[in-house]
Amino acid sequence: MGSRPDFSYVAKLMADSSRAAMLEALLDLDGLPASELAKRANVSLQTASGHLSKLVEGNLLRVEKHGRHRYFRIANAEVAQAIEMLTVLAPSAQVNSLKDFSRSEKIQIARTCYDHLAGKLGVLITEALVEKEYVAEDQDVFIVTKAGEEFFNSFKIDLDALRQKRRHFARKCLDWSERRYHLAGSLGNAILLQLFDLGWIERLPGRAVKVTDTGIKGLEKSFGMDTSKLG
Amino acid sequence: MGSRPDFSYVAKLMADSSRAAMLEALLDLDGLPASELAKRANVSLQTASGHLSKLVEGNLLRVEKHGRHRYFRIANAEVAQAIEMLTVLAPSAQVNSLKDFSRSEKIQIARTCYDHLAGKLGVLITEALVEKEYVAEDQDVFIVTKAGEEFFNSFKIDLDALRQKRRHFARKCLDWSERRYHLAGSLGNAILLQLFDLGWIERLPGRAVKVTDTGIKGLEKSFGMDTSKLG
DNA sequence: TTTATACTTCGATTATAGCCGAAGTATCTG
DNA sequence: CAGATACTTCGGCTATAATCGAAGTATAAA
Repeated sequence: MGSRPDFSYVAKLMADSSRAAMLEALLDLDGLPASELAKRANVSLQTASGHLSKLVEGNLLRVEKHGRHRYFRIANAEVAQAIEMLTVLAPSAQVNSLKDFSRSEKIQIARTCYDHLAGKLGVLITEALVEKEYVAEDQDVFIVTKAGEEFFNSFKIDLDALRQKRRHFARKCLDWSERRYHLAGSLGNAILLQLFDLGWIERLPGRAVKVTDTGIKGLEKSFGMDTSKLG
Repeated sequence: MGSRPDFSYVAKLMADSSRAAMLEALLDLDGLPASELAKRANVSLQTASGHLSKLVEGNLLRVEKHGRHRYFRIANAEVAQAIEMLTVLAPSAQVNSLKDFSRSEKIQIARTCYDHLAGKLGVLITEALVEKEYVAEDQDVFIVTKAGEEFFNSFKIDLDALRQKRRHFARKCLDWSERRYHLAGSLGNAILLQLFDLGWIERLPGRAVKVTDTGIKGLEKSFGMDTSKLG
């Protein structure tokens, strides 16, 4: 019949709100077990299990078995990108008040994405690191260069310790507000923690963060960032 | 509350097979009336009408009123690209007959995607432009080089006029059959139109196109393309 | 081996939404 | 104005699938 693959099959998989919640959780945090995904989608474990097998069968997720645990991940970067494309088309979350509006503005400038930086700030820092050739882009990950090793060392981030951790080291994470990549993984997390420690950023209510005055100076000096773009 | 737009809303719009058939028809032929779309989706006019209002409300389609006629179009290039992205993820369609096979062969060799070239031809032309350094790949877009400015000028494509248009100029669009990028945006559209004008390509039924004999010669001469790869 | 954990499968219920017939509105033709 | 065309709205039917309780399997710990 058709000469063209049926995109509505994939759309159906993404159309259910429980499955969407699970996919979204996995965009933020790679490798969650079914029980955790059930919680995040507000459904029972049985329901979640059914949804997850559909997503795996449709090649949107893949699953890694470790004994009795099964960790789910987004299958590949194309899946993340397709979700990102749909997010771009979706009407932006409703803004019901002035408070909502300023919050949505702030959250697009700087926020945390699970445990690393996202939004304009996350993307700008990532791009500054690429610009200075401290990290280089690969398919799904960033690679730390020789210059980068020195830089992170002087920035009091212990790369070897991070590499020991049983999680991704420097992953590319697609940003829904900027439509560009920011740095995730344990290195992304370490940068976030260090910026908090230095007092360069502070938490606002929710996931939004605020860059302090010392932060502005620091980011310009250490990362060579053009902080006026944060406006 | 929610800071992230809800992509499942858009996925739901694309998930229904009747709506998918309509969207697909509109990727082929821009500007069809409800009655025609009802036929192509094999549903009654009432049903089609309901689907179409949902698609318009969700900003996937826009509608132009001309008297008692209402012509529907894909709302913008992002919608087309999102559909292409989902198509990449979808399992390839089953081929049930010889006729299907030859059609699926043709459509993979050369077809239009929204308003520009896709398939093997689209990818080969794009890669030829990169090879000759007329355009350079960036993150999400292609950048026209100095040599490219001259080339397109001699090819009777007015880049400045294209840049005026309120749409993407030279976007990267992932190709579902080739799994590589082809050139989209207003420049991609201009190239398509110019190739039709020159008689280098001709429309086949549906979205497939055919390269003419003059086209073969022209593509080899102007783009330095190895047309034997077109199969 | 027993018990606990993590998850899957089955079955019944329920809600959503896709579908069309019938009746309505808007626009053009004569 | 009457009649035709193009489409929309309403109401009821129906099929799909999302949901969870209950019971089952697989692995790990004690």
